[in-house]
Amino acid sequence: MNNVRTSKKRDAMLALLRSTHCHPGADRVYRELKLQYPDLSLGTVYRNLNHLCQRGLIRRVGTVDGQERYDGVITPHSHFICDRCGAILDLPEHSPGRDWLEDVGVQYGFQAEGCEFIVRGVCRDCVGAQAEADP
Amino acid sequence: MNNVRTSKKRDAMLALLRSTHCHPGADRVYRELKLQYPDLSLGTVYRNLNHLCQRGLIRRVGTVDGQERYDGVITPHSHFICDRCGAILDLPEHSPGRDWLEDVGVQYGFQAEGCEFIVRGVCRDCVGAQAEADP
DNA sequence: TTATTTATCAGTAATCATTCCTATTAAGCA
DNA sequence: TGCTTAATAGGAATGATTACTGATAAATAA
Repeated sequence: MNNVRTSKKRDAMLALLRSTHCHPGADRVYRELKLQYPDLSLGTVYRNLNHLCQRGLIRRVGTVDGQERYDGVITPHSHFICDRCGAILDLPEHSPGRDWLEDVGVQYGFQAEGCEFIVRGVCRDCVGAQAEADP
Repeated sequence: MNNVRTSKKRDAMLALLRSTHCHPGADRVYRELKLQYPDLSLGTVYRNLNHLCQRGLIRRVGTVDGQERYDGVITPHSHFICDRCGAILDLPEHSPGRDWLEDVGVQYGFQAEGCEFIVRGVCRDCVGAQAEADP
C-alpha cells in the first residue's frame, strides 16, 4: 500500500527537468510534453510540479517575468538570471560557511531548510546583442 | 525640465518602505496608505513600485505566495523567508568575495548587476507555534 | 499670477499564471 | 478479475499584475 502511484506523465516531467539546463517554467514543460502526450493537461503539469517539489525531487529557482521556473538538478549550485531575456544559468556552488548559517539561525531563531545564492544581470548573448546594436 | 515629477503618494510609498522592516507587497502598501490617501488607486501603487525599482530606490526581494515583496533598504544584506507565514527577515550581508563573482562573470560572459543570498525555512514565531501545538 | 505642457493619477477592464472543481481513467493490490 | 483511490482532462475560478482612458496636478515660462 503506497499513497504515491507511478505516472508516465509525471515521470516524463521529471526526466525532462533532469535532462535540460534551461530551468523551464510550467508553460515550457507543458508545450514540450504535449508533443509526446497530446492529451496532457496544464493542470496536471502544475499539480506534478508541486508534487515533485514537495518530494524534493525538483526545486523552484525563482520567478522570471511572472513565471515560476524549475530545476531538476538538486545538487548544490547557484544561479544566474538574465534580466534581459530571462535565461537562467547554473553557476558553481556558493554557500556561506555552515557556521555563518548556524550563527544567524541561532541569532534570529529560525530553522533553515535551504539557502540559495542568485546573481542577476545581463547574460553573454544579451551583452553581445547590445554590442551589435550600439556600434 | 525634468521628466520625473514629485508626487506625494510616491514619496509616501518610498517613506513607508524605508520605515518598515516587513518587506511589504503591493497589497500591503495599498492598504496602509489608503488610510492616509483615501483616493489611492492600486494601479498607482504598482506603477510607482515599478518606477522606484527602475530608479534603484527600492528592491524586489522575491515572491511569497504569489505576491512580489519589496524592500526600501537597499544597502547590501541577505534575507530569510519563512515558508510557513511568509515573513521576510533582514540578515547581515553575506556575499561571495568580489573575485568569485568576477571569476564566474568572466567564465560565463555575463555582466552582474547584483546578487543576493536567500535563506528559507521556518521563522522563530512559527517554530514556537509548532512547539505549542505539539506538546 | 496665469497659461501650457505633460507626468501622474483614479477607476476599471483586460491579461495571464496558477489553482480549484468534477467526472473519468488507470495504478496497485487482494 | 474486481476494488479502491490516486491521477487525470477539461474547464471554470481565482488573484496578482498590467493596460487603457479621461481627469488631475506639478513644473516651467510668459
